[in-house]
Amino acid sequence: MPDPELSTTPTPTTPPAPISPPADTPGRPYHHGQLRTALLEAAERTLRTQGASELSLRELARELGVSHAAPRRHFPDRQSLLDALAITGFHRLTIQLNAALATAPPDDFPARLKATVAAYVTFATQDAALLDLMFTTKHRPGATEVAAAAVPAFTQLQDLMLQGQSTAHLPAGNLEPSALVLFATMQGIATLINGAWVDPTLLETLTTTAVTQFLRGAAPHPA
Amino acid sequence: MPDPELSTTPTPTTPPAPISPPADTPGRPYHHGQLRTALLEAAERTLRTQGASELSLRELARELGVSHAAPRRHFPDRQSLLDALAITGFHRLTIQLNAALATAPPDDFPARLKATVAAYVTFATQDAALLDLMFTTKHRPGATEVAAAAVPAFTQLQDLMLQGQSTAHLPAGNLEPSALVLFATMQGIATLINGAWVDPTLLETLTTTAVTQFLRGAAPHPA
DNA sequence: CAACAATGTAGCCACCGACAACAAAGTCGT
DNA sequence: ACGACTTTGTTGTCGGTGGCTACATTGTTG
Repeated sequence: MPDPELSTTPTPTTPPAPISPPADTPGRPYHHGQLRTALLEAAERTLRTQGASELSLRELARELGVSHAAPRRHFPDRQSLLDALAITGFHRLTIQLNAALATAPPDDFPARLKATVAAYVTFATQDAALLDLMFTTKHRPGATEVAAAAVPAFTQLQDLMLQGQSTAHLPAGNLEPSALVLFATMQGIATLINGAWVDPTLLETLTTTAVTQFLRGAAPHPA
Repeated sequence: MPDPELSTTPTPTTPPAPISPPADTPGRPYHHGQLRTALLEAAERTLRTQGASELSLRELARELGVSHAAPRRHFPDRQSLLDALAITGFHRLTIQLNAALATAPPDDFPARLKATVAAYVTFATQDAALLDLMFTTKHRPGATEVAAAAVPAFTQLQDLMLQGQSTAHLPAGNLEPSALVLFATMQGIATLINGAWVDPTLLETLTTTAVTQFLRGAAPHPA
C-alpha cells in the first residue's frame, strides 16, 4: 500500500460504490461470475497471438481486472489451464472435421478424405500453438481427460478409413499403419507450415499431393 | 557495496590456494576454462531428461559449480543457448543421416530411402525435445544461424530425391511437393511417437509402411 | 438468519532471466 | 617483466511468475 490516505481522500461519500479492487472494469460486483470462461477465452487469444510459453496466469488476471490469485480458484495450476485449452481444442477440431465431411458427397471416399485432411491442416495452421498444446500435453502422464477429449476426432478418422475399405479404395485387413501414416502426414504438413519451413501458399498443393499419393500408395494391390 | 574494505585483506598468507568461490568442485581455478562446452553438454542432458521448458540457466550454473551469471558470458540470453543447441542438433542429424546412407548400397534407391527415413525418425524419437527445438526455433525471426545449420540435412534429402529420379523410381519434373510430403510424414511419425499417440514399438512398422506407400504413391505413372 | 461453500483478494516465498558493477585471470605490446 | 587491455567469472539487484496460505466477500441453503 504505497498511499494509504492520499489516494482519493477516503471517499466517505461512496457507500454504493463497492470499494473492492481498482479494476479497470469499475462496476464489477466482486464476484466476476464468469471468470473461468473469461480466462479460457483470454488464454486462447493469448495462445494464438503470443504462444503458449508467453501465457501468464498473472497477466490473464490483469487483463480481466482480477487479482493475481483469482485464477487459482478455477485452475489449480498453470498446467490445468493448458489442459482445459487442449480439451476445448479437441472439441473444436472434432466439430470442424464433422463440418468438413458434411460438405463432401457421402459416398465419394476420395472427396471425403481430401476434405478431412484439408480441414485438419487448416485447423492446425490457424491454431498452431493450440495444436502443439493438444499434442504435447497428451503424453504427460495423468492427462486422462485430455486423452479422452481426443478420442472422438480419432474415431472420425477411423470411421472414414472403414468407409474406404467398404468402397475398396483401401485394402481389407489391418490398415492401422496406413491410417497412422496418413495422420502423421497431416500432422507433419502442419508442422512444416507452422515452423515456416515451407510457404503457407503451398498448403493446398501439399494436401492434394498427400491425399493423392496416399490413395495410390495404400490402394489394394492389383497383383 | 556491503563491504568496501573488508573484502580482500590482501590475504598475504595464501598465495597457493586461490580463494575463489566455495564451489563444490573446490579445485577449480576461478576460470572454468570450458564453460561454454560444459554448458552445452549439461543443457543437452537436461533437455533430453526434462524438456526444454525445464531448462534453467541458473540450474545449469549450479550443476557446473559456477555463479548464476557466468553463463551470460557465453550466451547473452536463454534463447541463444537454445539456438546453439538447435545448431549442434542439426549437425548431429546431418552426420547420422550420412552414416545411415553409408550402410545402404549406393545404387539401391529404396534401401537408401528407407535407411534415411529410419535414421531421421530414430534421431527424432531419441532426442524429442531437441527436435522440437530445432523446428520451433527455426521460424523465429532472426534465427539465421539456425536456419543455416539446417541446410545440409535438407540438401542430403534433396540429393536422395534426385537419385530417385535418375533411377526412375520417381517421376521427372518438380518433385518438391512429393519430397515435402515425405518429409512431413517422417516428422509426423516422430511426433506421434514422441507424444505417445502410438506405441514406440510401431516405429519400424510405420517407417516401412511410409516408405513403401511413398514409393508406390509417388512412382511415375505407368499410364 | 445463521452456517457453509464458492469465489475473489492480499501477502508471502522461491525461482527465474536479465542487467550492472566489480574481481580475477589471461594476453599482449613494449 | 610489467602494465594495459580483454576475457571470464562473481555478487547484488530488479521485475516477473507460479504456487501457497490466510483472509474477505458473496451466494446458497437449511
